[in-house]
Amino acid sequence: MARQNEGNPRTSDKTIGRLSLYRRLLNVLQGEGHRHVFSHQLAGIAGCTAAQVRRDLMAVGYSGSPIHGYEVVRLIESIREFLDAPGGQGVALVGVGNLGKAILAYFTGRRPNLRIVAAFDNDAHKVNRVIHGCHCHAMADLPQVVKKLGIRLAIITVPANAAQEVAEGLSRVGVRGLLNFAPVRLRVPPNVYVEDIDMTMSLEKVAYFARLAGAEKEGKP
Amino acid sequence: MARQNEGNPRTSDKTIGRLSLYRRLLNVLQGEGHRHVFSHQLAGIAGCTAAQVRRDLMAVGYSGSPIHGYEVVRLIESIREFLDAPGGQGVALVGVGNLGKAILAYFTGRRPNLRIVAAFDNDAHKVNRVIHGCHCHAMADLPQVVKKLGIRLAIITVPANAAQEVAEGLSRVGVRGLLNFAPVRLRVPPNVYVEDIDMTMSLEKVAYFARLAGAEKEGKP
DNA sequence: TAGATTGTTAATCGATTAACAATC
DNA sequence: TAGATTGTTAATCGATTAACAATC
Repeated sequence: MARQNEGNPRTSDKTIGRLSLYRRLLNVLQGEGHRHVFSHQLAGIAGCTAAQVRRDLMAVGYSGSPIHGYEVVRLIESIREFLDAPGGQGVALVGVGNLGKAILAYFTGRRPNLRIVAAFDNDAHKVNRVIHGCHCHAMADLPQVVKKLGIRLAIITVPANAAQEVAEGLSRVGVRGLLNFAPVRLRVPPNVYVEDIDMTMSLEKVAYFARLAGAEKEGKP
Repeated sequence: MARQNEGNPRTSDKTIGRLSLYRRLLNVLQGEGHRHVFSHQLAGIAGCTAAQVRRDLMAVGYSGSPIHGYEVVRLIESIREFLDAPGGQGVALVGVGNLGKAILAYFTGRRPNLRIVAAFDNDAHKVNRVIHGCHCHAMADLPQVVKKLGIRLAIITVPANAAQEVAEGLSRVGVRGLLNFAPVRLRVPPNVYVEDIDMTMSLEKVAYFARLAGAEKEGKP
């Protein structure tokens, strides 16, 4: 599915995801005026175990104290240093349909470090217009724009039958990470990381397990 | 994170997800006129191993043949019987913002068995209007509508600060499965299954691993 | 000091992969 | 029959959990 982290200290896919979650939770805590936080507090709001939080945080290289736990400000800063690229990374969005537009709106102003700096679509009605603060280019201009802006990340929100071609085009011009919403498995070079968000699969999982839970409740095996 | 399948035959979360994927791929194969398929063919397009496909398919209780592999039509039917609720399940969507509207459009006509039958929002401009073919109700009417339509599944696309309250309201009126797009961990009763789609976390993961891949390529440890 | 929490190692758990006899 | 593929069991792998000495 997704390419494994081949770096030496073996920081797993799941740990990276949780670090992103912890940071968001820490920002909320900071807003509420908390100076320090213990692993079990973070675990409580993140929905995992305290041991897991401690192990995850070891990866970022900032140690807590047995008395105060972790200093919120410094922990946020450490996670930032660990996760973020210095100077930020621009993101391209390909496919400005309903979903693409919603995602443009969603990410606008959310993480300044990961800003969608260019959108692409084939539809002449969208090309050269600004949508949720983002300029929409023609697909034909993708190579030039991506190269010019030094874009290395992209979000794919095109229909399923166009996704593979888009992924190949992006890989060719230097994009190294794809967030794919199209319901197909993308075949990309080994140096490109793909993360899939498959809404249909997720909803079907919910339907299955909700039904299972219902059946259990009514006393079935 | 998500509630474990506590049923006896131990059909894992991941297997259920892959079955959903296999079904979609099989539908494409069927459209292309394929009558039979081997585990390694399915594995090739699904991006996993043949052994994994065979093990997953054991769960649905339909056996293939060493000569022809699996019969596409019957396999689709077997997966359908295993995954789907007989008669279909209605889904509620709560929060008709940009993302909610995009999801309404996305699921319209996609899986007839999982149809969004009601949407809810607080905004008076949306209430009592039909959006992407779905009637939008006032939040205050949620309990009555959910009970009347017998809805057991819901998609949450409200802002983060409203999500917990919405989840509790849904749990109270009989909803047993939630697909949550709000970037918070929901606290729900143990008989409610929650699946999270966290777009910010996913994008941050892509950014991290893309950067890692780039660093490796340039010869760093 | 006593005590709760930390970093870190060992034990457990579950899922993936490999292997192989059974089968058509 | 010979051969590729199947269902199924055993081995491997990785992540989670439990345990515990070190620490402030």
